[in-house]
Amino acid sequence: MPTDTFFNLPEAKRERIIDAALDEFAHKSYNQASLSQIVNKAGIAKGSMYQYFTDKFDLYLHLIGMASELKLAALRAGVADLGPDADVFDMLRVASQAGMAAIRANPRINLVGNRMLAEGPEFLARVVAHFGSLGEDTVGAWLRASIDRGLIDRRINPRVAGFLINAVLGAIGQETAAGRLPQEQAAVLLDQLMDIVKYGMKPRDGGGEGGQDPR
Amino acid sequence: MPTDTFFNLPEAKRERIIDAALDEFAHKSYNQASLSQIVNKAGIAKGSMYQYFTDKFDLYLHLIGMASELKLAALRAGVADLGPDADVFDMLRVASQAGMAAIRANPRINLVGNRMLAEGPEFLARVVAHFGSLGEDTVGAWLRASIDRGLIDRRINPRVAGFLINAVLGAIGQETAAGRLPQEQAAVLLDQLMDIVKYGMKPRDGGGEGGQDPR
Amino acid sequence: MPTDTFFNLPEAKRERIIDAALDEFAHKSYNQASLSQIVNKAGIAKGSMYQYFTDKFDLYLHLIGMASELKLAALRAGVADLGPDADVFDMLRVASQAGMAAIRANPRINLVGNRMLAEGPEFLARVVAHFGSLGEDTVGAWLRASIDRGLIDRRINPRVAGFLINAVLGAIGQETAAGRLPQEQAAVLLDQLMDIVKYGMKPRDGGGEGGQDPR
Amino acid sequence: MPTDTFFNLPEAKRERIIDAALDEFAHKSYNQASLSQIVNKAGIAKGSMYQYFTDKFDLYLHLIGMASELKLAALRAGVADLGPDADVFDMLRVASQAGMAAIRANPRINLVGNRMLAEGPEFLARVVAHFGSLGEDTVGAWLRASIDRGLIDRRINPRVAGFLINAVLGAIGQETAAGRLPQEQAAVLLDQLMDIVKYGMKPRDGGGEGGQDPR
DNA sequence: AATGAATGAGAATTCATTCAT
DNA sequence: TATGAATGAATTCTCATTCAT
Repeated sequence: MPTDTFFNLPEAKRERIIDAALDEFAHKSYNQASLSQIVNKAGIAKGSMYQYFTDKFDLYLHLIGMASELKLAALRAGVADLGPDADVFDMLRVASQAGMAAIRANPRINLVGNRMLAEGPEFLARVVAHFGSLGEDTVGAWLRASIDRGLIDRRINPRVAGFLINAVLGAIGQETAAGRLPQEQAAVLLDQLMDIVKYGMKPRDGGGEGGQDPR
Repeated sequence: MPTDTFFNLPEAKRERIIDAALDEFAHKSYNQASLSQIVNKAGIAKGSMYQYFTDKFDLYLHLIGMASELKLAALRAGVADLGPDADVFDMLRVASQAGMAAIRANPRINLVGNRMLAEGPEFLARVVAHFGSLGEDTVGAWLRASIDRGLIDRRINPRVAGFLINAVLGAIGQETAAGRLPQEQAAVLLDQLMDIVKYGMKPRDGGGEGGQDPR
Repeated sequence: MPTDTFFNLPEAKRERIIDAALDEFAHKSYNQASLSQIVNKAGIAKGSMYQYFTDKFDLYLHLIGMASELKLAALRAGVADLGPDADVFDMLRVASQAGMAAIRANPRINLVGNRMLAEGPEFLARVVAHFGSLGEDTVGAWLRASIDRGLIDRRINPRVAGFLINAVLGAIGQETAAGRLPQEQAAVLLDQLMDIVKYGMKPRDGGGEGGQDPR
Repeated sequence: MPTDTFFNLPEAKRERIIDAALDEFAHKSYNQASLSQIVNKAGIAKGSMYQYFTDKFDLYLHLIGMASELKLAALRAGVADLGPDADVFDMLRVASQAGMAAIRANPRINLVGNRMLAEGPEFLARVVAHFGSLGEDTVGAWLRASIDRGLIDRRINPRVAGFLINAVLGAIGQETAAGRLPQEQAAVLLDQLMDIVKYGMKPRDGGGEGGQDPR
């Protein structure tokens, strides 16, 4: 958590610091990223960083927090626009579009977030310990609602469906972050993937008692 | 490529070394992993490591090579058992089961492989440069065959379908490797996921000329 | 090039560092010289060295630069005192005396410079790449002037003469630096050597068209 | 000193070892030269080297000994052919030509010897400690003889003259070894240099009481 | 006598963090 | 509050030498 000192900084300086940090963490892994580079880019003294953040990890958490706020805000904004009978896929489409718009608006902040997913379990555990389980099960809630309304086959386990959707979103995020998948293609790809997924989940003949929970 | 010296080592020692290396690379990223830790764990002298491998990367490549051999062997063995009219999903089920058996036999070797995918494009490029494009597009070939035989809707782009399947397999692999998903549950989960995917891809009414390629 | 940090250091400390480095590079070849030894001698932390110089080579270049500045300054000062009709030998005498005074003032700095000449062509090339061709052909220019004025036999190739003079100066420098030739004796020796060389080069009967160039 | 074991080796093997060692020490400084490289080139086991030589330095001394024997043999052979009234310059010319022939016959062995001169005083001291002062004052003896016979001005101090000649020979050796001066040009250059030196030393009018000794 | 695996001290370099000013 | 110099443990890698077989 940044110190008060940090928040009392003139905004221009604060932004310079965040900017430099984003630049570094967007291009390197957490361990590879260098505080020295950041303070150089930001044009502040090395020691000052430690007046604003308790350590490297604290700074990193702040960026991750910003990233998650940005995404959640975009998601909420997108979903708020939907009518009352939208299903989970409408929501996902809207949310994804909002998310991609957010990425376009601030690509580096997103890069940092995606890079985080690649840092290995111990590291992720450390991050999660500071945030609580980040995502909450928003998608899961949507799914359950759609199942209840008969838009998705009853036999499909919401957890399984959630896993599938997260797998797809995660894979797209990783490819995009790695630069192997440009934004525009990502949107097209996502639509096609979701079409398959949606079709695969729609109620089938003889719909029954719900899938067994694998957990 | 390990030296002859390494292969001439008594098997117990060789295993101790591989074991220690797997342990390290399974828990840390390539850069974070420490040769010093590995030799300590293995109980050998620092210099000895350099009699066996030319450098840290060489050791790493050896582990990656082991992982890919293991997986490919399992995959080939599984697929060899199938009849001639099996579709891509039969193949995937069989291959996944074989792959999971391999993982069960040596979970950490799999972790290392998965972790590699998260190392960032420059690093992956370095690895690929030493192996040639590893995976080949086995799944893609299977998919195209199944589309040709009318088992999958013509409008579905094989690349998109391949992406979906890889996303699912990758996500399961990551969860399993991270210890968040026990093997037995993984198998059940995979079956349910594949059921959705399969249903989502099956020929639909009015099947047309194939989806547009997003790449 | 040393960092600002280095130049901002209290002079005593800066001198301690230079002193330790000179001591090391004066007694060992570049590759054999050890940064660890230097920081121990200087009583600073290993990491500090890297706040002052980017690497071992950077430190070395700084010492070499000091040596060349010292020598050039002495040379210019000496030559400036000469009258307009001084010949190359007057110049050499004066320059040598000045150079020796400089050596006397800081013998080790000279040792490092001389040792450099023995480091092998690849290494020298690296050094030259950072300095540009250091010496320029001052002596050669003087020689040509003296030949034009008829003070030296026309048949003598200036390159050959320059080689001879450099050989003599170099040998004296090496012996002095190695401690086998005390300063006072070096001055006497140089005078006697130059007397022979001068006599050997003076115009001879039947002076002709200049010696053939061996290069 | 090589062990008996070494001298009992089949000649072919012994030569392979010497050859590999020359190759290495001719291309790298003593410290840079790698025993591993040598044993690889020679095709023998690392441990075997220590059956033949007590350590790296012992091997090195053996090569240096070979070099000095070669040069001395060439020098003696050349001088033996001279008539009784040859002066020091005749001797030098003949000796140099013999020396250069020796170099041409075995360039690497000469390179090793020359490289030694660049190893720094402590190292040279170590070598000298094992050989006694190598060169003896052959040149000095010749010079004194020539002075006695009135071929060289009495006022010239033999030590000074010796220094001059050694400086010239040393400089040529270094340039040749460094590859900056091809053999053929070296011979021409030497002749021209010696011409100057010889002329500079020849008896002058009013020859007097002998130069003062600077040592 | 020959082998070649094992050793470990030592090399250069990096960097998050501390602390005196 | 801001600075930036100082730190030192950690990193990868090298290599002459030893020693069990």
